[in-house]
Amino acid sequence: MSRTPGRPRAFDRDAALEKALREFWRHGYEATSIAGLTAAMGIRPPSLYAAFGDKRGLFSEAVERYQRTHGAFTTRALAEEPTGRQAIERVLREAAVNYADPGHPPGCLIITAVVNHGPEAEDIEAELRVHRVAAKRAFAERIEGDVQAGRIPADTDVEGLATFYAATVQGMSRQSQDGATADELDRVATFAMRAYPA
Amino acid sequence: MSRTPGRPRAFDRDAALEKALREFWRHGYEATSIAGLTAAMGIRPPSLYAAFGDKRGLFSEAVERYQRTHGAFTTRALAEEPTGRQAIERVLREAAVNYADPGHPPGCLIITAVVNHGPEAEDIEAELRVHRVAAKRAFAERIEGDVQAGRIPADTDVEGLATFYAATVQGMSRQSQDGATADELDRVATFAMRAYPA
DNA sequence: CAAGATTTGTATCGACCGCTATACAATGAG
DNA sequence: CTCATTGTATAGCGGTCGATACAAATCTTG
Repeated sequence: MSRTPGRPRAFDRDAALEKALREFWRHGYEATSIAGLTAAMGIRPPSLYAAFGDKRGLFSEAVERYQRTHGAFTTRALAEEPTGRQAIERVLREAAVNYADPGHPPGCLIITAVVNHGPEAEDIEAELRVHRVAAKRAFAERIEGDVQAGRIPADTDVEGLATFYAATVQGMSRQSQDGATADELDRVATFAMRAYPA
Repeated sequence: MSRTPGRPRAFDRDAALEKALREFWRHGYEATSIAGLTAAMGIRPPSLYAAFGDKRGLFSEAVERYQRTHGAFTTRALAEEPTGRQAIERVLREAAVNYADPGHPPGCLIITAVVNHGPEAEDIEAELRVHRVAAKRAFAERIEGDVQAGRIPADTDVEGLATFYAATVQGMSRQSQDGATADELDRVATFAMRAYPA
């Protein structure tokens, strides 16, 4: 076993990626500058480009890391709960706590990081949209499961209900950016669950 | 009666403002450049600065115009409907049609135009937030009216319900940016109204 | 030790940003 | 007509953008 030749990297790549992730999370993709990134990461531009390629590549890695860490609660809740209703309620309750956590920027990176952008960032918007439509699709599949199991009426508007909860989560994200607390978001979740079919 | 001295303006100020409004609506404040604005407005930078001051002033005028035109349905619905439930339902139904109207950019300018921004645009974010909290406040007042009139339970969580509908509207705005149609947004509105207290 | 590979900091590149100085064109007042 | 006033067009200001050329520094290997 031998280490790679050449001068070793002087910074922690994962720690630097987490710093970059939070910059993108707080300011969004385009409004985050290389200068802001390097300042937050504690490195100089050549180190950033050597380790992550370019700004676009760094952002994609940040998204990947977000999905694996801060945003993983959604996938877990949808996979672990026994019913669609319980799965969606858990997503909403955990989103309430997570989005308003003062330990990191408010809201959800996937929802908020690429809202305002110029013409050259449309592929990045599309990259995040893939995750959003996948989440909505997962909602629909769990709701459909409740229909198939006879837990909710057979004539339930599954797609409409999934869109409603996708919109609820996105609205909670925006509310947290306007200063809503975890308690306020939890009460939003409570009202949203009243829409779930009996 | 005499006209103002000097060379008359060669473009329609209102028409140019509407063009600028749509640029800000589609790309957001920071991602909209002076070059993009002047191209859309059909004028050159000196004409823009002479007529509107600077980019910030032009944006504020665009917001004012938006509130008076595309976004006026919210104020109207909240003022004209007899009950809080009817007022909020009308806001949601009209938002569904408006946000997905292919005749202009999707969603709501007030909600979407300043999401991603650098440190120097925080006052503009605050300017829009004022409008958002005012709308949420108006929701709460109409709901409180239903409580006072005995139409809904006295122990209703008025603030929580107002936050829920504010989040719903904001979620509908984001959904429209992801391609949701007016029909899909109307079904979101239908589910959201199931949360309204009996 | 020397040679080769890789990272580092410095110092910048060309492009675009918001904005404007300046010259010229088009109007009303005299 | 002349002159003052205002709008328009060209061109370019200083600054920041994302991205890099370069050479010194630091590692493995022989």
